[in-house]
Amino acid sequence: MDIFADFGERVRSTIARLGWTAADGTALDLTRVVVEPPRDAAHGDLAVNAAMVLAKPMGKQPRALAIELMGELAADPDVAETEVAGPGFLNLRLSAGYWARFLALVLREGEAYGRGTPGKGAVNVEYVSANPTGPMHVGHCRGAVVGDALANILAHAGHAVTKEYYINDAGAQVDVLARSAHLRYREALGEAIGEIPEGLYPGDYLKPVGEALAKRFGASLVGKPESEWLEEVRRTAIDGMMAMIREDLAALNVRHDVFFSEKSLQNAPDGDRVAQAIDTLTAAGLMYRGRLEPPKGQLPEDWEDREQVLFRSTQFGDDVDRPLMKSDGSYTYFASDIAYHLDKYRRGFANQIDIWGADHGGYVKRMQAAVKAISGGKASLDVKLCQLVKLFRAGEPVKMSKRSGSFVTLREVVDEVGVDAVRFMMLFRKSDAPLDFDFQKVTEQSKDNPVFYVQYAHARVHSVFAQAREGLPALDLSDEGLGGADLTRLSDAGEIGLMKRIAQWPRVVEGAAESHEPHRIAFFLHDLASDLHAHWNRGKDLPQLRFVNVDDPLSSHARLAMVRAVASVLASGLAVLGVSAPKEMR
RNA sequence: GGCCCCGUAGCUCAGGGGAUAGAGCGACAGCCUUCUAAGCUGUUGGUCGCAGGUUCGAAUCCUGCCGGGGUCGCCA
Repeated sequence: MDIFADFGERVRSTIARLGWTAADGTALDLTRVVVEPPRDAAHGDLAVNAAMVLAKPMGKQPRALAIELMGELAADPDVAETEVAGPGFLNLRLSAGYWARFLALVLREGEAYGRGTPGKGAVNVEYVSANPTGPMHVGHCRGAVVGDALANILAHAGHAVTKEYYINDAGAQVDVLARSAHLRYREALGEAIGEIPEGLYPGDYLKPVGEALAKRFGASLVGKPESEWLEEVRRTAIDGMMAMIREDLAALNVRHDVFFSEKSLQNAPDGDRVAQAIDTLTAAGLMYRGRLEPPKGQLPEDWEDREQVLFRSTQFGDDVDRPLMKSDGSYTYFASDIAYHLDKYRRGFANQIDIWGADHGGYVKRMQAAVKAISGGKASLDVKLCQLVKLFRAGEPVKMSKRSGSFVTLREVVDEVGVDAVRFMMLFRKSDAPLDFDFQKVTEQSKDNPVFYVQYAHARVHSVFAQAREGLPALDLSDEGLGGADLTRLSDAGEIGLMKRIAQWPRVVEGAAESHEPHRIAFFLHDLASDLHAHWNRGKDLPQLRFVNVDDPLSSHARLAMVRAVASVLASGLAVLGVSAPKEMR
């Protein structure tokens, strides 16, 4: 049930009935005709822009068209008031009967209210993809939550979504990991290893890996050349790190459908997938031998000017063509990534989304170029860049240093403030804007803390129902019973306001899904909670507006129905964000 | 220097073709001596960085500047 879509249809069929055509007699393009909530509540419940959009193609005055349209729509029994305003808006106010039917429908749909129709196509969302070289730190947090919530939103909107994690287990970093683990292995055997040398990972989290290696191999890997143990140790270390990362993700309430190994690309059953991807590009005439200009700005120390094989990414909007092979003959990371995205495309994902940290921004164009190139223009990639999170404690910045190993892990944050606070706060800002996160603020029980404010709104509804059961035991508070209340009694501006907010839920979901902007859900929930709290507070001075009035069971019944719908939308929204909807606050 | 993101009220930020640009915090002024659980109501406050352009209409789209951040072959 989407009242804006409903009236959008009514407007379009009215235009057809009126026989409106373009000035030259051809059919009108109605794609820009929309029915929206007006910015100002004084303008009514729905705003129709048809007259303004169609005035030019029809060669008529917008206000005259609006008046003509108004004449028809005023006859609609669901429309209570009409007016033409401003440059040619047609404003509609809906009848009490329409609102009553709407609310009953929302109650009947329950958690399904706001879901898009299924069958919108497959989308692959790749996020986190942290290197398997250590525990997740707080910097990974935002991308993890944004990606997870976005995937949920897309699923809610009707897409078939796959959540994916790309394991970077093929580069030089995992060799460093293996050497670090080998050192811990010797340590586990009783050797004094002293300080961890520069260039290796110093963290204690590798000790269990060392112990596991000691248990499995005894002393058999000691004193052997690296070539004899590297692969085995590397595999064990990566498995250990990924197990740790999965636990971290689980603590954040993040679960991926697919963990895709970079290494598996080169060792695929059907051969080297990276080579195949490059062959695909070569066959398309997109590879050539050439030279690159040295990069502007700081010149790399070991820059060598050489002729190499380049991918013509500029043909797809990139700034310069890109090498896919290093000078030692191995593939660049980009080459693997192309093969990976090609794999995603072959698995049926023409619609791909990657969530990256903002420091990878320079990589976006080439990856999008590659996706276009390997799919013959049939696939597209959207990259959401997440800006930094700055940590504070009671207003004071939290110092972090990677060198000293004093960086804050994801687990520490979740353990201290809880998943709900972490997830909601990470989503309570546009992802491309920096975000301040204050450990103290996000656990405060006050209206200044958005997490609390929204969850409390949900809990408050349950508190209202507890009181209703006590004060008005005769009322049927089941969903059917509430749907059968006399909902036309809802006429106060605050009540209508709440229903109008509820009515926006489907379009908010759709908008967030289409724009790939999960924060819209969080802000909507905050607005809805705010409406509820505000209306509640009005009952303080005006007892006749209270949700539960023992003197007025009929109005109470209707209000309880409305409040149930509010809670239902809050619960749906929070569920999509992966945040719990508590029945009471403690 | 190239590219990307950002610039909206004193502060933190929404709004991203539509009407008189919003919210929270702050500030100011009341209420709150009790009910519906962690306050409430009101007031204040903006040249939407600047200048052009597109449009019936621009905070929103385009171009160019200014300012802040990020990034710039073989790190992933």
